[in-house]
Amino acid sequence: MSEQQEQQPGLRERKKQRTRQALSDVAIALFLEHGFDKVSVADIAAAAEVSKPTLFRYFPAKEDLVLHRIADHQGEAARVVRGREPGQSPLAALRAHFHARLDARDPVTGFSDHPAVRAFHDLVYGTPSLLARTVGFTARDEKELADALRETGAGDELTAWLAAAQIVTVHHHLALANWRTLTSGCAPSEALVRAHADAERAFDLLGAGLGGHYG
Amino acid sequence: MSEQQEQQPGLRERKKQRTRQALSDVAIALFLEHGFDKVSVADIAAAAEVSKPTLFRYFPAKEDLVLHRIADHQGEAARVVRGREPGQSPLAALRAHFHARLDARDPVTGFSDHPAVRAFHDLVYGTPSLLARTVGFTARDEKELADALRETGAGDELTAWLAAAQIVTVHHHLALANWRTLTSGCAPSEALVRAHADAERAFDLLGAGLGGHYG
DNA sequence: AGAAAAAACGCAACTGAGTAACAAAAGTTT
DNA sequence: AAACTTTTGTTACTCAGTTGCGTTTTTTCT
Repeated sequence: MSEQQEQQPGLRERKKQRTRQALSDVAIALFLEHGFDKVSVADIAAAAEVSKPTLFRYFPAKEDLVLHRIADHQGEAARVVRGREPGQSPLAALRAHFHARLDARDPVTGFSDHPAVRAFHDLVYGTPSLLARTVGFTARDEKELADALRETGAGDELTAWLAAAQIVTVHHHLALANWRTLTSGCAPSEALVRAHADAERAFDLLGAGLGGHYG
Repeated sequence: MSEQQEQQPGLRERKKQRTRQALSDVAIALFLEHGFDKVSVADIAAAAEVSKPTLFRYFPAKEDLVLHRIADHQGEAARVVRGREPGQSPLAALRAHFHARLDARDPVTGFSDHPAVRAFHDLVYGTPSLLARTVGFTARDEKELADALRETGAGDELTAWLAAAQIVTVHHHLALANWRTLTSGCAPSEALVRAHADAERAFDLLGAGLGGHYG
């Protein structure tokens, strides 16, 4: 007689999602206000009204309260390569995708007009322990991209692996460059055209190699 | 009337060096025997016969007891580029240098016949917290190499920065590949020729770009 | 609906990394 | 040898992360 027939996620699951979200939101708000190192996990747990062990059941480390948002983008590069148009090269697909994300102001590009997102970037890039924790994520990203590239059959094992590493590195540095441009006080409109230009040159370099400049 | 006139380092400095060395040696020995996470800093301090605060006066973090050896190689890539023969390109210098280090069985190449060095690599590459701590080192390495490349005048700011990132990344993955080859049970003599071949292909790729395979 | 099983939670106590304060013991200088 | 500076040990602390256990809540089974 109850009307809860067509809802896949049960009550328990919904509560968990809400607790997780609340935990992350409360944590990031506190981090942005006082700094990552000045806020203890006990503070966060208290503010979110859960116990400390519960907090760690949701997030394995303090850093993950911030980084799970980035973690959600895991394997994006691999998906882009796998889902590219027939006849399009992997590199062309990645290039087009990055430009598109840039125009959409996607936080993963390091670019944003929104002060809140900028503050979030300041937090991540400005906190060494957060930066260090990203390694694990990029490593998995790299591995997935390497798998995707290997599936194209265009290169051997080592080549795919190295290519994946180079692509991920360039992505990361492009985002970093955009963040630096913005935090140095550059106007967003001007920063955006520069970001596109930088991306063009970066992908050109990736495709043509370092030989033209340093070889 | 004493004969200690031509020794720059005083007694105090010598003791400090010895303490530092003893601390690192004892720590690595314990880590190799029981694993990084199973040994506490208190154990290390006790074994080296110093107090815990003293240990942290020598090494800012537990990880640095292991990684200071790697840290000593800081800026090697930048030095190679700056010290290259006249007329030699940066990439050619780095390629030659890597092959040379490989033949010298330098630990930084990830290659070694010595079981002790191999065990050391197993420790570093097999412990996430150690791997995470290398980020800071590679970041500085990257920055120095970028400076060195910029000095060649062959590329703009962004290009130098991206090139440095790519080179450091490739170095790291080459070392990783060598380690994997060896730990998978490959005979050192065979692994060495493969290491040289891999390095050749990696630097070729670096010079010619990904365009040939994925562009 | 009601009982039993499973999952999630809170509490309290614990380990281990890293730090602060202060006093004791060096080494260095005159 | 006395005065000064640097390094060290002791004690006690903060904070991240874990463990054991009893309790509550949700789901599932009948």
